[in-house]
Amino acid sequence: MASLQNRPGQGRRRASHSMESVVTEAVALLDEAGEPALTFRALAQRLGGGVASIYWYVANKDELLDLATDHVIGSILADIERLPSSDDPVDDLRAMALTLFDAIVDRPWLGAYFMRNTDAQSNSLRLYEKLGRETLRLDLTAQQRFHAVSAVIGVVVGSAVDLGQEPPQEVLDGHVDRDQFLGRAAQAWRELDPQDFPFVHEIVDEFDGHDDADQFRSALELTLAGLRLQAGA
Amino acid sequence: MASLQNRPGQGRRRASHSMESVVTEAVALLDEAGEPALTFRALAQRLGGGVASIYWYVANKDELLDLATDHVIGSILADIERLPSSDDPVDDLRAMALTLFDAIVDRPWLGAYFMRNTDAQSNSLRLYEKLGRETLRLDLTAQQRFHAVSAVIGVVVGSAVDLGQEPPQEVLDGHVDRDQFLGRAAQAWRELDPQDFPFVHEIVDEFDGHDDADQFRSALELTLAGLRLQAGA
DNA sequence: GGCTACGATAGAACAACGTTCGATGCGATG
DNA sequence: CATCGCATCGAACGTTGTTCTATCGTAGCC
Repeated sequence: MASLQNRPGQGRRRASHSMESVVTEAVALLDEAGEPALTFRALAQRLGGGVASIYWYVANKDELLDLATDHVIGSILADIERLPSSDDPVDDLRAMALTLFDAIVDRPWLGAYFMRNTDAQSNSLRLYEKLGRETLRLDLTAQQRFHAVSAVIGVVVGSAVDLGQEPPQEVLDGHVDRDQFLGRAAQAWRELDPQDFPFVHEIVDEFDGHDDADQFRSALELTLAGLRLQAGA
Repeated sequence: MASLQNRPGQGRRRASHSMESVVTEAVALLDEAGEPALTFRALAQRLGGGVASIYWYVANKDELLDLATDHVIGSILADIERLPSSDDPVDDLRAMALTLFDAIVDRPWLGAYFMRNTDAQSNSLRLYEKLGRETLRLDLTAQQRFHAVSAVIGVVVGSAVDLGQEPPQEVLDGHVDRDQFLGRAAQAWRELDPQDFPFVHEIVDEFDGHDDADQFRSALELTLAGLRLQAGA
């Protein structure tokens, strides 16, 4: 598949890409400014070629996103396979989920496309298998194992979606940082009637300046605790 | 705010909308065919008016989506407030989460915009409060309560995102129904090497023809079990 | 009753996007 | 040297969100 490297002779007339370079640059664009930044025109400019050329490698933008997603999941999978294995499958499951979460923190756009299509995303399937294998070490029915992995992935995706929300323009512009933004929302909450919103008042200090990672870890811990209970350990 | 109703006299020259009608029709479009169906032109045609008129009511599409989301969350909130209250806060939390899930099954597009912006979505905040109030009846710290509600919402959103994925074209066209589609994916999984994918083989029969609601209920149950444990009950 | 101010409407235009078309370059093969 | 097919690209198309500008129609005033 398009193995020849660049050999522009002289006067850069035509560009010659490769599947690799297309996907890599696509990921780079996504990393820089999320999904809106990945346009065929921006990608073509980066590759030093024409817009239509990209369509020789991918059928459409959806496929491009699938390939980009699968590509980075490949490296996440490598991270996860590098993790030490313990004698407690739940501990291992937690470690994997945390690794996954960290990767999504670095690439918030991942959340939206994660696990969308295990056909086109073969690394997703491998990741799914890797997580699931831990449940084989637990005393569960097949259905419980299926649901357990779905639940863990659900927790990750649920947190990832939060992370993936494009922050408001002022934060992107750098005029306001995340803590200020959170603080401003918290302040609005504090001004609500405590009679009508007792819970919001109870937790507003926790919300103000909270850490997304803590939030994720807690949610994961609840699920894992439930899983441990289910496995009767 | 634009209270006058239509009174076209004769010869429908100009249309007169209202905030209500704009949001209602926007929701109708979303319900019919998801986010891609909600375009300003389609909405204008439905309202019998011009495209630019809509901008008198909303600043941009994001705001329109926020309003539409908040509108339907309002009716979900009403459903939830109609639920009977028991003496077990965890049971009540489960009932609320299930009601929420059912609503998202009916409106898969909701998943993507749910809880995106509690400023513009005041019903989201009320829903958040409603869920959180149950945790006030549990023996938890403020931080645990904050995390507990986030976790429950995370489970819902995690499942909702799955549901929200636009099914492939052939399913939308009605050429292939969901079970056939699932079955085909399952078949592909069955053809994988069992040595490389023991877990996938273990659960492929569960995956084939599985019910999303079951999957959600199981994930929720794990989180709630963990929560009960945490509350020491 | 005319006049005005303003709330509300709308058509046309713009820029950006995904996608398609047709033509063209270029290296390998005969 | 001619041919073939992989790979490339500029230009164009249709659709989208959004803005500009012009206009209508009614409530309120002199």
